[in-house]
Amino acid sequence: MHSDSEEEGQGSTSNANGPSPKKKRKINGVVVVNGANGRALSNGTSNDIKLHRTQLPIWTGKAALVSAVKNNDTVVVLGETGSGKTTQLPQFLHEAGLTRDGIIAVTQPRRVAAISLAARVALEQGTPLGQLVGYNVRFDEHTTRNTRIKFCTDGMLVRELLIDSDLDRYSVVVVDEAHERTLRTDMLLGSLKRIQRERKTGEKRDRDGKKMKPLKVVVMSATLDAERFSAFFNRCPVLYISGRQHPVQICHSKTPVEDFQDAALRTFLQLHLDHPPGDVLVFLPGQDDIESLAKSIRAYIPQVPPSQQKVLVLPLYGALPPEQQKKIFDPPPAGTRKVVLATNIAETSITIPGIRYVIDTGLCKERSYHTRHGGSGLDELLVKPISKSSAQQRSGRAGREAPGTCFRLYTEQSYNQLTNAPTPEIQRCDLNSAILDLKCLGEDPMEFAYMDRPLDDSIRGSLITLYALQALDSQGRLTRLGRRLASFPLEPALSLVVLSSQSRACTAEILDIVSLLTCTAKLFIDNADTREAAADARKKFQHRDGDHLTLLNIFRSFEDVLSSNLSAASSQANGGPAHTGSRRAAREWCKAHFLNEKALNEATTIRTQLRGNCEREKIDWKVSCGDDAEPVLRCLLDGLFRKSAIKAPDGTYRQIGMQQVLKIHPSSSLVDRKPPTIIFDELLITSAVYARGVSAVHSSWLIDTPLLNSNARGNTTAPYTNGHT
DNA sequence: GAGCACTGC
Repeated sequence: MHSDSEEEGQGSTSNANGPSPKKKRKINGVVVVNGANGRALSNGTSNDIKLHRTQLPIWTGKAALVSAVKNNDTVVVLGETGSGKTTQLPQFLHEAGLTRDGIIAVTQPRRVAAISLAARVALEQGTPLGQLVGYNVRFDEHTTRNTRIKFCTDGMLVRELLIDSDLDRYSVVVVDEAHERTLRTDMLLGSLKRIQRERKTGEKRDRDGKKMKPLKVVVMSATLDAERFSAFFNRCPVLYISGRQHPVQICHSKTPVEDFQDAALRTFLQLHLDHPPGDVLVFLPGQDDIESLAKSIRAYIPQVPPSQQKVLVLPLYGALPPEQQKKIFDPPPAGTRKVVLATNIAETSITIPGIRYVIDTGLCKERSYHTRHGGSGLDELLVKPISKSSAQQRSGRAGREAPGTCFRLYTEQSYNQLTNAPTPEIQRCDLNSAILDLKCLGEDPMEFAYMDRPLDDSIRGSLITLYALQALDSQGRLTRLGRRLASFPLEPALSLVVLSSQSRACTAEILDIVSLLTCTAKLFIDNADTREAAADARKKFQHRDGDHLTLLNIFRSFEDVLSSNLSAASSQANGGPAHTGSRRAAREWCKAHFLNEKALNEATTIRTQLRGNCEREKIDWKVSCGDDAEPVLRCLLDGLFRKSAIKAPDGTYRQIGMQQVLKIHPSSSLVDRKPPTIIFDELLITSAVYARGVSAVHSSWLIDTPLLNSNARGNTTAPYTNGHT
């Protein structure tokens, strides 16, 4: 997959969106660098590389950038797409001597970006990857003692904070793509502010009792919110770097659009018939919309003149199997126009070559989190208007290779009414992990320096949940258990499931299940055509106690296929490496059962990591309960008791501790059986309130959970809810 | 009776 590094620019569109370049020049009046469209990235000799570097728009601003960083604690760099900010700034700072007493960390929201940027910068420095320039992402680290420029995911630096709360080893932290405002970015920004203060005032000393070197922070953003970052960091200077983006002509619709599907179809057909060659990217909110628009385009194409019937329609969304995702990178056959129908995935994560036209519905699906009194909340997936910065991001996708056009299926007036930036993730998600991390950092979650503060109810809900999990005591202080929970790369409830598997002697089973539960790739490959066949093929894995044990069956079967074919393959006389036969067999097996091999491989990697965590916590991960389901279900309940429900006479369920009415999601194996008592992984509001990832538990087990067996635990009015530690 | 996108010692 193509990874993005400098992608998040708003682009120098020719429309009137955003501040004009002239206005930008005035931002705190620091530095302006003008870029021109130039050569493509070179990968060749060191001379080529040098030439490439010096032709980047950022190059002429080198001295100004370096002196701004030297003379200020914090600098905000507003850099457009293609300015070279992410690759060049760390090198400038290194070459200017800022790595003499510490490492430069450059954080990214995505791992692929961190890895590919490190590779690029290592190449430019002429050093092997992992030496002077390295990276650190989950499951993969390439650094040595000599590493001076380290690319990492923002999540990884947060984990490092938990070990070294002053980031002692670092002289500079560059927070890249800060405008994306991931949960981890916001955790970092608040923590960096604290560290800067502590290091500067000398209220914290290093190991030798000496005053620590100040920490430089560079916040890099691509959009309109630079001023807000500046305000957050005591009105620090903002530097602007122009990009290397082709102009994009913006066309707004003249009247409000009633049916975006219909409008997208009409716009595409008109564009296709009237406009010169060039591929088209259509942004739609979700998979359903994509599939239905694909259908209508294919249905309409036979009605256009025969000479213009060559159209290749390609869907693109996260749940799409990888081999189908890859199709978008192939150039279309000669004379064929490619039209990619994509979700938000094409806004940041994947760059599609050849795009000259963008059609933007102005909509996206956004996950939001509703905290319920008592703590455990619900997720909601809603179609919402995008923000101005998303709109600019989307239109910029048309101008990456040549001048382009963007058709917005909303009026200019609607555009003007959009919010500047999307709601930061910290205001849209469950905060249990984040609040536990803050507690480990010694922060008071009610007083933390949030750039955008979550709702107090959301913070309190997490405090209540952490208290029920016994991660906090009745005074809201971090317990020893709490610190252990935070040491796992899991949400606290699942960490507790793992810890409790020790006393219930089923750690092997629990690690299998938790690994599959938390892997990011989708396990089940489904689409409308294969749905029935898929359900049929997977029936044999179904466990009567529900989805968690079904996952265990799948993981075990997958491993049986791998190991049984391993011996067959290694006995072959002339075969390749012994594992290729079993890999091939596993691939076939996955295909036959409509399972995603990538998810199972990812789960295997996660399980290896969790086994390491267990070893550090002195938990024997080999202990197994065999085929006995009871200990496994009881462990799950130990952590998920806040997500349990009891069946009402009408067949719906009531969540325990809250009055929430819910149904079992149709994808669950228990949707028809409807056991009296269930636990579940998540609550999602779509067309109804659905519990997903459901297992049956025995009603009598509930008595042993903190929810019911104590007045204090799980009580929504626990004493710490005023937020003081 | 149904699935936006990322990510972690």
